[in-house]
Amino acid sequence: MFKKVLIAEDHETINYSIQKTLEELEIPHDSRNYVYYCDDAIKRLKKALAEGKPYELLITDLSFEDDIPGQQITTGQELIATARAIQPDLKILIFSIENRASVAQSLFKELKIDAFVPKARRDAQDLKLAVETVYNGKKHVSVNLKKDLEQQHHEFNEFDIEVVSLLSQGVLQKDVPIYLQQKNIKPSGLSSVEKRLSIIKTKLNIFSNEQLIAYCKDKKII
Amino acid sequence: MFKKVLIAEDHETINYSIQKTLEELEIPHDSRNYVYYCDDAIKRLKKALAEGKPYELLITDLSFEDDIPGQQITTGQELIATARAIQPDLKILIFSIENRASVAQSLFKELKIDAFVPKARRDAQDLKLAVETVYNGKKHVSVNLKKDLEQQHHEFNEFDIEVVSLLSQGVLQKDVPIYLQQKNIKPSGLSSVEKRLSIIKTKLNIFSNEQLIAYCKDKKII
DNA sequence: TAGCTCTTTACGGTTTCCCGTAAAATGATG
DNA sequence: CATCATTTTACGGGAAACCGTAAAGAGCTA
Repeated sequence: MFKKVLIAEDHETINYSIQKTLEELEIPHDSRNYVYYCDDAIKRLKKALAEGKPYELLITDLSFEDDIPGQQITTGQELIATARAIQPDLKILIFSIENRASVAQSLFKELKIDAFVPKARRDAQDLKLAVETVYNGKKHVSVNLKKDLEQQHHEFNEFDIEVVSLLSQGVLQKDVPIYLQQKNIKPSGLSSVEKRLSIIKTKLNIFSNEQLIAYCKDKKII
Repeated sequence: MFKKVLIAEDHETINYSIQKTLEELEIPHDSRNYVYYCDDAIKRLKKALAEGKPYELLITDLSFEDDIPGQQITTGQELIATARAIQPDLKILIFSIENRASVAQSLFKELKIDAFVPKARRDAQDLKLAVETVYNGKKHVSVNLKKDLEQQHHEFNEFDIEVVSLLSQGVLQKDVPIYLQQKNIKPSGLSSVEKRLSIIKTKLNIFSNEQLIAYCKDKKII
């Protein structure tokens, strides 16, 4: 079993629970470290690597409260990306309230994570199994993930997100080009914005900008 | 200290954590009961009351997975309302991921809860203190709640929510009256819809329907 | 550079939204 | 029932969104 594990999770109670689960896996207490801030996690990873005793597994949440200003890293996604840059062979397990298969899938693809366990019923067993599976060199995709089987799908690119985001902030569609130019985003014509929105809505079977914003909020695209 | 406590929380790991916290409060193990479904909570409450040994405190989450169909009650809000109907003197503590003061406040007002503890950093201590405070007959409002201090505010009534909800579902503004009539909602004219939306947007300093939908999604109004 | 394709932008007509005004309906009061 | 106040609806003009078409531009190949 793993000899050195780092847990990044800002919720104290959940931290307790992970401890308890790891105890059951007989990972000794002094080989586990718990941090409440992403920045601390990175410090630990660097230090351990420098000392020649790198961590083997990182268990992390996705969202962290930013209750103390001035933190470099404030999300699990950034933490994972940074951790991977420092130590490419590190195994990474996400333990999060997020439970949609589509979201998990994109994390496997984009961040090359090794396991995704949603906080849910029976999540302790789930977590235990996940750690074991990852230890055996395999990926673990939890069975508790909700498969949102929308046949229609659209992959939002940077441009799409920018436009939708501007709309959600109250920028009128006709004024979007102005903001796009300010940000030096390549197609900035109003026609391009209109066409793109039209394509997205058609693909997703969406009838209005309002519904599109609701969709993007639900999917955490914005 | 409390002699009989019921915990309704579908996340196994968090259930563990609450156990640990209650242990520290020296609430004996055999006087605590843990359930994973709202319906089970109600059954327990009724049974205990019938046996003349009613629960004194209910600790519950707000959101529950509906992984098993056919449950009567699926949210913490419903659970609390039902519990209060059965046993008015029951103390109720919400332990939830929700951390906005405005949301907590409305729960105190509408459901007459006794304590609200958000899952956050130091939530174990927070929970402990909350239980003690409630035991002493007082209300506990966690310090960890985020005060969303928007000077502008608008109280969304049933009509507002219906309209915004329809828009978010892709109904064109001009067609909203049709749906309102179908639901026998009182003002159904297009002008009324327009006027109401205009008032809301002015109050909230919002410039477009898109931004309004984003706002409502963020505030969990829809 | 000519020729081709693909992307981006410009333009115009139709629909929808927005907002002010006024008429109609509703309701309370004496 | 008459009067007044409030709510709801109707209407109309200007702004914005929508959508198709076509022109302009960018990139590639020969």
